[in-house]
Amino acid sequence: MATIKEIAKLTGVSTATVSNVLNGKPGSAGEEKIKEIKAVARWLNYTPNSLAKNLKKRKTNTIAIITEDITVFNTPEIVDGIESFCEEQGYEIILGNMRLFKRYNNDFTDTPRHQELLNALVRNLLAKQVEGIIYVGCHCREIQWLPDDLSVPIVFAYCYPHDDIYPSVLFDDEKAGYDVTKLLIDKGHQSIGVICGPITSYHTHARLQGFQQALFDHHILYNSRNVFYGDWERLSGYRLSGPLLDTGVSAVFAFNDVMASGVYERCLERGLVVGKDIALFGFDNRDISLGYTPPISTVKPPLSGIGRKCAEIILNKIADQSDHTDTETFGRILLSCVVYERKSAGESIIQK
Amino acid sequence: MATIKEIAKLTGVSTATVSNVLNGKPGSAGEEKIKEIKAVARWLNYTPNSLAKNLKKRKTNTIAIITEDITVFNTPEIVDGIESFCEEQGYEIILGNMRLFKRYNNDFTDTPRHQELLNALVRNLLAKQVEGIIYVGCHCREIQWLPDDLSVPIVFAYCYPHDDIYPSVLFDDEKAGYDVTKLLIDKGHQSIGVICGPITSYHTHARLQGFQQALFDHHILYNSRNVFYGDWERLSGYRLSGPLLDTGVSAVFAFNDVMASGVYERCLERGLVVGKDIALFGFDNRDISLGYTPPISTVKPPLSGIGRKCAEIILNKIADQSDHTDTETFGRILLSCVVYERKSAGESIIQK
DNA sequence: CTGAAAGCGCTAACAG
DNA sequence: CTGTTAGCGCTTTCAG
Repeated sequence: MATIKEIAKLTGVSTATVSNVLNGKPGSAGEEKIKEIKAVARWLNYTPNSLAKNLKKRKTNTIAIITEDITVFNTPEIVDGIESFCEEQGYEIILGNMRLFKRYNNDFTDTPRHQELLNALVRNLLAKQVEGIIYVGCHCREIQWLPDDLSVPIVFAYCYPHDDIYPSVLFDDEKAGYDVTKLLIDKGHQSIGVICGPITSYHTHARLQGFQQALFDHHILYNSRNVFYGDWERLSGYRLSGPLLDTGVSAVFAFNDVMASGVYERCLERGLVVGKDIALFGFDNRDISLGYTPPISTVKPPLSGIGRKCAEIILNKIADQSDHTDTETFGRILLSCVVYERKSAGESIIQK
Repeated sequence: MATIKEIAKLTGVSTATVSNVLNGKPGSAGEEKIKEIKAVARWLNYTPNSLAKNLKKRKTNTIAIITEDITVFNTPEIVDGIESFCEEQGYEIILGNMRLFKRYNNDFTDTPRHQELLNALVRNLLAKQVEGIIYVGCHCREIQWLPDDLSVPIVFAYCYPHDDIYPSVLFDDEKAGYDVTKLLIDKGHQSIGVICGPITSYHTHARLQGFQQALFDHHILYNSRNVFYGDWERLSGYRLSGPLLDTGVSAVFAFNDVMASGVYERCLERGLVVGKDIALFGFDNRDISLGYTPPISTVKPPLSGIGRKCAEIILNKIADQSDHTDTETFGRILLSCVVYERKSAGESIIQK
């Protein structure tokens, strides 16, 4: 690896001059010399050493992303959002993937091992002199872990810290629940069944809240008998839709697309035409929602937007640190989802 | 940020001693002193600066992953494989995502802009003193780009370089094509329809090759009228399966799950029971393959394995560089896929 | 306009 | 066992 020193020797100037020229500082050398230095640099295939550069400048222009598991479906999109924003701002990112899913087989109830893993990762990242950290969760939930001590700003994506002591960016589950429900009500549905996720899930709770609000606002009684709790898997959607359809609901809102596919299956089996005899909504905008005719209506979470927002917050905090103008961003920021109404939502049934 | 120097001052020893103690070098100081130094380090919340450390050691123990686009479905799994191997070997990774899909909307025919992007990324990574690079493609194809000049080893995952001048790890499309076909033949199918991807695709070519081989080995004529070329999308599977089913095939092999879902749709429409009246195979093991009853048989590519293998190769090359024992690994390495036979493949039809 | 000198935080000889 | 010394490759005053 060629260094600045060699270039200096070859061109008969000092390392300082080479550095200045290569960094485009105006008036660092005569026009001739500048050309020569650049030529030699290219000739030696000079690559600056950013370790040395950053060490000297005491600034890395880098933030860290910690992902709980990059293989979980929504994570890459969030990472992508962070990257796109950072790129625009001239910041680099370094990614630390905990691989929780792979490692613990989806059991990450903030175990001691998990904590140790995380602490080690944070130490490592801090050692690399990152200026901020974005923690990307697999699904929205409270993160128990609190860093041993954190010398840089942190923000949480798709999850939130205990007591909201650090800022977090989530999508607005409640609003999405409300919007879907309102849409169905506006189409004339008075009796809407729900297949939630597990009762302990933040998503379940928030979406159901939105559902209930919408009913209330339209003076429709909330019938908890029409609300079932699944486990996000297809089979649970299938199973639970049996009793649910028996109740005579005219629409079903499943809290994810995978369970919605199970509902679809059940409808097929019963000879119910989705989008005609029954309206169906899912959530997440996954591939499978397009796997049927008619396709399943769904809700697209603003994953990329969450990433961008997190990046924005963290970069602001970093900038503030130098300015001493601490913009106290904290608490949860909720971003709106987009409702994808597809054929499965059916026509309005009011005229019927 | 506390430094080694401060600790040295506070404990009245030299920085060298602090460094030695903190790195656990045996016999660096008296027992008392060791305790004291460690205590002070903790007290100051000392975090080593890896920039300085790596600069000094002239070794980073880090390799780079360049992904064409982390949001493309198979990429995260490959990255995960690389990470798991590197972790075991005490290597760190740094990820550079080109975001080709997002940026160019899936048109990445190795344009000049793409090349410039890549060159910039490589320069950046090299500046960070990575010791090797793994390039992860979105889909198997020849990568035209050749690095301006590369001072570290490189290996390609899920794609291969022009003229195979660098090693690459792919999965064995041909074998997978063969295996699926043989499985269907063994069940008694003599007339098997195929819905390929685009004619220009490496995957299409290789899988079809396997298909043809299997027919040949079982003395079955290859009827190119039963082979249609889709575009990987669901609609093409649906459209093409019309004429394909008209030919009276008893089995359909679609080259991905998404097109297979289109075929499924068509079967439903025609009242053909998948897994009974017709056998169906997809490829990729995507969510959607489980979205039907019976579920679609498919092929799972060894994504994580590809990642691990790439990591192994690159780490070997890095080790070799210091030993001067260049294990000339090059050419393509093919890893086997796993065939997931599900109900859609049907029973054997021989007895019928 | 140019360069000498100092030093970012750390490690690796080598002496004592 | 401990400390001194000499940098890793780069940037940045500051004096010429």
